[in-house]
Amino acid sequence: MSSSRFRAVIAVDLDYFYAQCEEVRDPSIREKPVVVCVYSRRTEISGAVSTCNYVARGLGVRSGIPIVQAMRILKDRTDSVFLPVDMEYYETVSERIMDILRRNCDRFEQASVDEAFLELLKFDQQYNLVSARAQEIKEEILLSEKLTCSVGVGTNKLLAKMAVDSKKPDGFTTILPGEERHFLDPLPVGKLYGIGPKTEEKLKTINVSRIGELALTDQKVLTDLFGKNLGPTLRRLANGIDASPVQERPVEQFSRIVTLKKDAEYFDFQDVLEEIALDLSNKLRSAKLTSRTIGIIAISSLLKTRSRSRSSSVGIQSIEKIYETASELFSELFQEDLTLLSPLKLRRVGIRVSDLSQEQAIKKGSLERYF
DNA sequence: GTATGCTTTCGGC
DNA sequence: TTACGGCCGAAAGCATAC
Repeated sequence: MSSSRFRAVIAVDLDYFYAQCEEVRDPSIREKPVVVCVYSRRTEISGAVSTCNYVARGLGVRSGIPIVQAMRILKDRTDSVFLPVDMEYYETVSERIMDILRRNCDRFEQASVDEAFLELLKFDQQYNLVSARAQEIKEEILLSEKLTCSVGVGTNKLLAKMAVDSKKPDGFTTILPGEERHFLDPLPVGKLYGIGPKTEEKLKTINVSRIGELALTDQKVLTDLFGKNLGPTLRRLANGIDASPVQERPVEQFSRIVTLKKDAEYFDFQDVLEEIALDLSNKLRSAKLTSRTIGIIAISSLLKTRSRSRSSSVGIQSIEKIYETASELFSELFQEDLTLLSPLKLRRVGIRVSDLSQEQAIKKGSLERYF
């Protein structure tokens, strides 16, 4: 029942990562509400909460809420600690932990700054040994970095992820081979990785709200509703079937977005745009990548988000091309929206470069062959 | 109708 | 009572080709 014919995948999720990093840096704040913020520098306190520790969460603070709102919630906790994000520091800690994880498995995939998947290939005894290894990893991170994490063990990435999400912080959850359905069945379909609100709504029309119901739904019904690609995929996921490999994946996009000092119209933020373009160009250059799709992100005074993008057949890396494209896209956006309501003013502007590929080494010889 | 690829929006942290 | 970041990948929406 628990032999090595099953895959062994471990999902690791570092608990309330940024805030916990701050607790490690200054242990005296451990018992206090700790709120890590992105300050926009418009006013002293404008900005949003990036993340917070569980003391703050217990009082109602959440990721993404305005800093002012968090301050209101915590107004009676005079010991509250508000700190600006320090990505450089978190990334340093993250890299050391990722090194530990990489050493402890046969296949490795970093999913984000605070999440990773590990796969073990050479466990030839009991499945329990996988959990034992996961437990050791948890302990090594605690010992060397003084950080807690949550761990999920399963026979594939989907199950490991569902397991780790089921208990946080400092969680440890194993879904044994054969126990997949037992674990998944009672959960709402929306919890399944890959099912968003729209898909959930669609499933409601055929009276499916739990994963267990989806797992038993007739193939044809799902294919009729979702097409012959997505239909069968959903049924497989509900049955805990996922063959996706644990492997490093290349970065898909870079983006940079900034909050303007004052809401502005098109002509007023070209200098900011140039700066962002320079940043992204440098990022591409140092990663030896080019981008075939340049996009813009615009957030209006009323906090409505708009985006536009343009693809080209050739890879782009230069600041000039990035800036030029972005500027044109903003110009088009303003012309479109001006017909609706004017004047359109923006609070935040950004550029995104995606559809990345390895930059081509331009060699004389390879070019000459064409002439 | 379905697959595919591109664009836009959403949602988590 | 309002308040409001920056970044990523996933999901949804849409156009086109067969």
